[in-house]
Amino acid sequence: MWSIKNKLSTRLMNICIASLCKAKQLEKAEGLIVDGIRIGVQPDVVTYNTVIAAYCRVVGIDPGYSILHRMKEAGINPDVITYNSLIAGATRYCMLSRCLDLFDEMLEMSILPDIWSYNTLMHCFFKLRKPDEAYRVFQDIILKDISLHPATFNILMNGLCKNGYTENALMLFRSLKRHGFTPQLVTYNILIHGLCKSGRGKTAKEFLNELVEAGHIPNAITYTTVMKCCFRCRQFEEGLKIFAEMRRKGYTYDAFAYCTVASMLLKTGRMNEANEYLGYIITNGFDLDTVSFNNIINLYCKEGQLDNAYKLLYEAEKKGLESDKYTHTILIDGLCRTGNFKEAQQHLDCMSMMGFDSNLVALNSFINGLCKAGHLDHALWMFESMDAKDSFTYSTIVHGLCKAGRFRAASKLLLSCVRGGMRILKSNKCVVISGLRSSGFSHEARKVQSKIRLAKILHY
DNA sequence: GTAGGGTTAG
Repeated sequence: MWSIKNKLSTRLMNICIASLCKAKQLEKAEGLIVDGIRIGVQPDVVTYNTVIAAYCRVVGIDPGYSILHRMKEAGINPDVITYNSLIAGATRYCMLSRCLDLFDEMLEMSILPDIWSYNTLMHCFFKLRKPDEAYRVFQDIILKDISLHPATFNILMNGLCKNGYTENALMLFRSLKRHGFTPQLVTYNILIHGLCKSGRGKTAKEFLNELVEAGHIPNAITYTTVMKCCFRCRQFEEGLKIFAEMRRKGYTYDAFAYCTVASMLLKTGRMNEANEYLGYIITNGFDLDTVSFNNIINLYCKEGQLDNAYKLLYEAEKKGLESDKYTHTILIDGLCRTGNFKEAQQHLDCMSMMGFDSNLVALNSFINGLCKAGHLDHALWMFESMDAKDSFTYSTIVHGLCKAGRFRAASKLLLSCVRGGMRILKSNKCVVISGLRSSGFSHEARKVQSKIRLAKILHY
């Protein structure tokens, strides 16, 4: 009688622990185990597995390990699920050697790895951009005749796409289908994403049709993937059509899609529409996070409404949201655009005091603002004093020099940019060459042209 | 335990 009661209590405790873990209240969950033991309710392997999985997911693998030790001390043997959770934790934090150690430990304890142990290990190799090793894990699964899970193919296809083997993923998909494999919606989404990223938007859209024909209903993930693809290919209206469809079908339940669209609109100078959508998420009670706020602050900065931008920052902080490096970079850019360099400099100094890394983007914004306001010498001084420069830095200063008619100086910097292996803007090159020509340096213009060509070949 | 998506500069 007592033993049945005890088992029931353990089961009840496990349910409570699972719900605490779901709510990320891990210390409370651990406390419940201690309390349970005190009143005679013994935790079992499920109890510990639940807590280990939650720690690995939420905090990290080390606390997961310490629960494993406590579990062993309590005389409860870990099983394949315990180890799978730890392997998943190690994969989450890209700790390959821990994954492999766990695999060995499992085998030493005569716990047989299952399909999820292999799936996760394969995923770990892919995440670390080791597709050959990942594929070897897949071959191992086949060799050991372990029955596959649909997710195995998804992980394999996703890994291939992310590692630049979209074509192979596509071939695999087709060959699997010929062998009677039924792709899931996830499978289609993976492939569509891979195709979009590798610039094959047209094939991606064919798959969108195919998945519908196969009886699947596209979800929010499918839509955002294709929408983003349209924006990347500068098919703005088509992307906006997809967004409208998402809204109609109720897939815009959070601020994500709105922010994706708004940032595209801001970048392309469509301020009114950006204003409309960002206004919509403010007034319609969407749960706004730091990134959403950053988008709105960026809108205000772009419109020169710095007061509103700061007011919003204050509001976000009052809500308990922390500003990040984007927030401050956006504000510095806004200050520079309005010619407020003194405050921008103060904000920049403040950023390093707040512990943000040196910020190349903010410095580029600064140089851009200085050039636009005609403070070219200040911009050049800043340019010279920078430790790291990228193609943005060069294109900004080259543009500034050309605007001031200093084409020879501009051509020198353009050349050092391309010699450093960085890409240059076509517009930059054209302005420098035509500027040199029109100011009587045709010979130099030709020389610069051939030097750029040579540098590009050398870096190819 | 497998898929997507938002924020900064030329």
